Amino acid sequence: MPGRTIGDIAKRTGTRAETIRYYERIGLLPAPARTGGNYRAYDEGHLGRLSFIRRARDLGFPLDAVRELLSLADRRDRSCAAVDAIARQHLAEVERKIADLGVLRDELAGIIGQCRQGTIADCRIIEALAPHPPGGTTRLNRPDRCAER
Amino acid sequence: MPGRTIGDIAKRTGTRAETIRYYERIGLLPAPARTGGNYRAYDEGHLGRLSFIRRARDLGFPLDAVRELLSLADRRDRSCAAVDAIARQHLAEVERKIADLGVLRDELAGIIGQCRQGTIADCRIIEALAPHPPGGTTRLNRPDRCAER
DNA sequence: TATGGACCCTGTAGCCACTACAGGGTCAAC
DNA sequence: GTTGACCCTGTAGTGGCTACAGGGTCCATA
Repeated sequence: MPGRTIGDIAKRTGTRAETIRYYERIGLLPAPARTGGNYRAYDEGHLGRLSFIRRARDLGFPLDAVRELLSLADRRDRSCAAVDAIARQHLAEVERKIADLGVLRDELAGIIGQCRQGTIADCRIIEALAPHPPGGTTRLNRPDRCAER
Repeated sequence: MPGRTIGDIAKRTGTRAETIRYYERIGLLPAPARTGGNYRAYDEGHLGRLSFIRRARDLGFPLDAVRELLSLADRRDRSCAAVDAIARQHLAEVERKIADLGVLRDELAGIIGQCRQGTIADCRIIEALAPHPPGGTTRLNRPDRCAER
């Protein structure tokens, strides 16, 4: 047989077959040859490229960045400054997210720590979310019928 | 005029009008009365509920959790154990994300630190992504035409 | 030779939480 | 009466897949 099946490279790279077809559809992975029965037949080049995509994704690079990294990887004589820039930008993004989530965690932990396990009426968590009622009892307006589908 | 416009409560809560209409569509915010010109006319209850949603979202609660929190907030005599559970679950999720991103950050930083700003051919970042070529030159298979729209 | 089951194919729709139009209507000020 | 800011509905798009539905292919076994 003249190549690997999609299930084979899926197993080898830890990627689902649907995802591989998706990568082909969006032009990230080149369309492979087909067998007589219309099965995709991948070669080593595909396997390498898919591994690359997979590792980049595991490192959290968005697909656009992966696309750029792939096209940069092909120009072996060029400077890798562009590669460095993409990676640094992603690192900065990851660090920003960590910082944001840290703030969130502290806020949440602070709110939860105040909960005395009483009734909802004096629950600190609800209180932290509800707009502090000036008159004492601001009713939250709830939907009478759910508009879902 | 018999109520606030959508633009008004949008401004007051820092939510976009489209988002408010979206919340109405999915049954999170009750449909308000309408004016003669078919404009939505919100009351204080709506404003309170939207503020609640907004704060919960700012704390990162997914909409399903917000929905539950809202329905719990209405039963003032019940125990707030369920509220506490939702909040703790969310906190755990946030902490998990922080941990995951921390691992990612360290990996990225390690890779980037090795970049010597030379050519792509010996770029450590590309090397970290590419499958270590056994024969020396494994070409990454790139798509000849991009299948995009 | 029949058949079962594991795999493969295409195409479409769904997930989350919005966001961005297109194509129109309303309202108040000038 | 006309401008411009707002409002309406409905649909489609975002990222990165994932999950079908409804079929076809391939190979081993009975």
